[in-house]
Amino acid sequence: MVASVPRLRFAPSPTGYLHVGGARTALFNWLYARKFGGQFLLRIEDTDKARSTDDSTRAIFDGLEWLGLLWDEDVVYQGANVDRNREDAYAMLANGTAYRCFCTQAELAERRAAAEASKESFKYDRRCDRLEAHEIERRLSAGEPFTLRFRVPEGTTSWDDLVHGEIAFPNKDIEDFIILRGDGTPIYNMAVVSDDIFMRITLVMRGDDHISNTPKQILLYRALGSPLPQFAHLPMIHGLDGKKLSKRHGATAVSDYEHLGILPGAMLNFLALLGWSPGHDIEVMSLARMQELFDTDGLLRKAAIFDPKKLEWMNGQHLSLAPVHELALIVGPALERAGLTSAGALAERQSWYFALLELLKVRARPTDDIVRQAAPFFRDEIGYDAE
RNA sequence: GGCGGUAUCGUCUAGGGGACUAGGACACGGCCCUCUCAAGGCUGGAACACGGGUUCGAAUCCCGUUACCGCUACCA
Repeated sequence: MVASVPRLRFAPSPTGYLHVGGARTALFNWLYARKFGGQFLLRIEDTDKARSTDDSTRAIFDGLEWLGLLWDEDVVYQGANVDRNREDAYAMLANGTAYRCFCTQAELAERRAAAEASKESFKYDRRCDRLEAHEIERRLSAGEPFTLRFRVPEGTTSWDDLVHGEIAFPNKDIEDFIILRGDGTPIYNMAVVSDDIFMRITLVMRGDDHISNTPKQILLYRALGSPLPQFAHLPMIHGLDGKKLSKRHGATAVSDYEHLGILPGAMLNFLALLGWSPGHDIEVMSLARMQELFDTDGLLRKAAIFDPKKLEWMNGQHLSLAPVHELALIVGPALERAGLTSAGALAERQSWYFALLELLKVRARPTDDIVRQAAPFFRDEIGYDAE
């Protein structure tokens, strides 16, 4: 189980943009892989066809590229693996760890509603696990649709989480969950485990909203006879009001910050500090420095609140530290977009331009401040002379 | 409701039994520097959720309470 080379993956669903929380998860996965000489992989979880879009997938690539968080192997599209996922599910049917369930969604919804009405928590009663063999044959030949359910064993399922330590769930609280839908497609937990096994993932690092999925997934690994990866559950990122970060908190996509004039290095640095601390009061760091300092011991358990003010300050720090020739690459195009100058003109007056950046970079927060403050310097035609 | 997770200044955090008069940073106030705006320096206010243990000693360990968050789908 101790793998020689760590393999981690970032597995977003392409249902929107690259969210800052996702970006931070990607960053920690990347940092761990790089620090310990492993691989950082990218898997697009597009099995929810109704919500997945190509634009979102593109946005994830763009966001990751902008941040400089590049992945090592070909992107894995979860949707392309449904056949293998299904085979794994059937392997469980074959080895007796799963069974066919003929209950319809309507029946299930009805029983769930009844349970709720009488204030009882609903859990599948395993009635289809008690079907006689001939009854199963009869329904099968009658063409009745069925799902595959995992038979949760007795006992308790626990693991040693890299950030939380020991976490245990009594199996009796886990119902026999569905692993394969009536249409033969895998349910999330099935697809994740099947794919993580296939991708030989050794450390699953993800948001702590997946903590309660973990015991189910561990049970699946065991049923499939595969070694377990390690798990690390990162805290969530909340908005200023303490609620889960969402659109009403304003900018939540990394592209929003790119357009707001935030440097990728500053974004990464700021995000890293939400849920991780290198200790020793160290705050301003380059990606390379974070890689040196990264350690799962520094990972925090508490959800953090995203404070845009500190992000701006962080950007100011990175701006001051950035060499002008690097800044020129970012500011130049922005200056052109603002209609202030052209690439040719800047090249002609390069030393003047660099001196100007040197002057302005220390007094800017968002990178756009530089453009705004530089504007007067490009209006020399009207005879203004600062002398 | 059930299960799980979390709890240090407003925010990000340091701290992991005595070094805590609880440190740093953001934000906020004051002062200095300064032609402006920044940056920088100095400085002020600001926190261990509550209650019980354990211990000579608890922010640190244990239990309970409370609050917040997550999961509880043929979503991911």
